[in-house]
Amino acid sequence: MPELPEVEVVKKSLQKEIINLIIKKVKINDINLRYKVKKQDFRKIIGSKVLKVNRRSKYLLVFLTNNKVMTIHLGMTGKFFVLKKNSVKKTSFYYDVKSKNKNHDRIIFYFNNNVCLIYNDVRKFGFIKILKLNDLKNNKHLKILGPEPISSLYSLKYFKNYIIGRNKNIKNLLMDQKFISGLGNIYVNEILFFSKIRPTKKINKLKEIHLKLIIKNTKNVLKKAINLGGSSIKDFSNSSGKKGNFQDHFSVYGKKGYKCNKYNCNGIIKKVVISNRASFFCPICQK
DNA sequence: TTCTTTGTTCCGGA
DNA sequence: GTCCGGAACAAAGA
Repeated sequence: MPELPEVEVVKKSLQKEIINLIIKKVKINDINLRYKVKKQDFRKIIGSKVLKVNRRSKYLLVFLTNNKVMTIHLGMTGKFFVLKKNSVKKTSFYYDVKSKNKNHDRIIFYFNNNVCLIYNDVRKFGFIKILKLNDLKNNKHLKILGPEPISSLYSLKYFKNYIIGRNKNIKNLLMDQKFISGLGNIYVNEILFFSKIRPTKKINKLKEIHLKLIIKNTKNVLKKAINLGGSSIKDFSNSSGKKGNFQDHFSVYGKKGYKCNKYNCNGIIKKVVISNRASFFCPICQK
């Protein structure tokens, strides 16, 4: 379930592994990803060099020479692996060890220097599109995105202004990519837990102090996750069967029936469904 | 066979 | 037209 922190970790890894490499060949094993993979577009990037890798929300942007940009969304189960020839080492950019199943290697990029990059996606909800640099700012996925949560644009002023005339519950607001972009179900559950606010709380019931808390905890939770994610990149062949680090640090997500581990409140974590999404909270300390 | 998982999109009601 | 939330959708594993 890659959300902003996971995508950030992947970005950093890709920066390290494929910058300045030249694409020699692309092998497409399956065109039926979230959107049909356009083979002819991939033919056009043969010979292009990787200039830089950026992240916007949960999207990866791989800037190439010849004014091309690869736009990637990992969906639910998208992952990258780097294989280096003359080496059995397989480096995972993402923590789910189940992804070693070769059957789900959808697209393989062959670079110079005997480096190859595998896009593996079990459930095929991710996508890779080749865009022209000039089309990037009008791209339908990117242009609707709200500000990055770890940026000064996500401020009290922005928050107060955005919620004028709206009254959805706070969980759905934080999940809304038009409000802020990059949060998914897991981190929204965590942020609201640390803010001591129930996911079902309507936003017009929130006071300024709550908004401040949500902003602060959004940034803190994401930064912590990025740091942990950074440390969870493991050499795949040496860590098979071992878990990554993210899930060991969840406070409420997936913790139904467990004791609330903060604030000595003795609450038992409850699960409810909000807009078809599992939502976890402590009924004692989240008001 | 049915249920679960997620981000995104679509649709109906207010 | 805008806002909101429920449902549908993609695919595969349990």
